[in-house]
Amino acid sequence: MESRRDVFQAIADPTRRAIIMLLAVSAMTPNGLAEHFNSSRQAVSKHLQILTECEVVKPESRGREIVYHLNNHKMQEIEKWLEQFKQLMAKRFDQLDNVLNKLQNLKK
Amino acid sequence: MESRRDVFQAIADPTRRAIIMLLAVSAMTPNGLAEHFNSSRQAVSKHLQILTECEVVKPESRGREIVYHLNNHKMQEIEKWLEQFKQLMAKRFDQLDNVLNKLQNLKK
DNA sequence: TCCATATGCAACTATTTGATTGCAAATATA
DNA sequence: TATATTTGCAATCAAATAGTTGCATATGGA
Repeated sequence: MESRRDVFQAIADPTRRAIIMLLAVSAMTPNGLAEHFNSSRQAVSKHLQILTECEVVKPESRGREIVYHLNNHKMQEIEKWLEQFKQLMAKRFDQLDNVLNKLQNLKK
Repeated sequence: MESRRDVFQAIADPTRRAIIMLLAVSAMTPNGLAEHFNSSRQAVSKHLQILTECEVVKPESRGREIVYHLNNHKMQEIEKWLEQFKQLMAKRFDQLDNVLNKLQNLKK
């Protein structure tokens, strides 16, 4: 539980994805989050620790409570990667279009 | 190596992300892919197996070679999830805007 | 037919993961 | 001050992961 801490690892786990969605709606405490899950408070806390390590989430102390906020900026890394991927796909279809166009021209 | 086979698990590994990017450019054989990595052919083959299981990739037999194609449709599941997330975030900012507007109104 | 090539499958291993339980520290409240 | 609440941290465990090596299978070419 030490390595490869990045956003993609963060969203690999369904519980963490759920946590991210909940925090997207509003910042919450570990206890508040844990109420939404079947697993123990500590399990949720561990997920929060992982999410904190890869900076998807940021803890803010408020008295004895700790409110966890989502770091939208980090989430954008996924979007960025997806965008790169989509560009490659688009380029590929362009090439396919070229091939199809050439075939079309041969028909003429 | 049996469980939780979904797109998010697929893109959690950096080698698999690289494979996806390569296949986004053009369909390739396992050997062709393996040339781009330091790890063994079998390691790449295992990743392809995982990617096949979660339908991110589709094998097509061509004689003794097997050409792997990307399944763009499956990749869109990530986009879809990200879209849901962004909507929640947007809604949250709307609420924040509302609060700010109310404060603004109090000042008047 | 014989051999090289391309690939998948099985067995094994070290490391990581996700979860649990128990405990300690810090803060609020009576 | 004494007590309850909120949280993090450590130890432990079963399962999954990523990788390796070795072997079997199938196709194409000499």
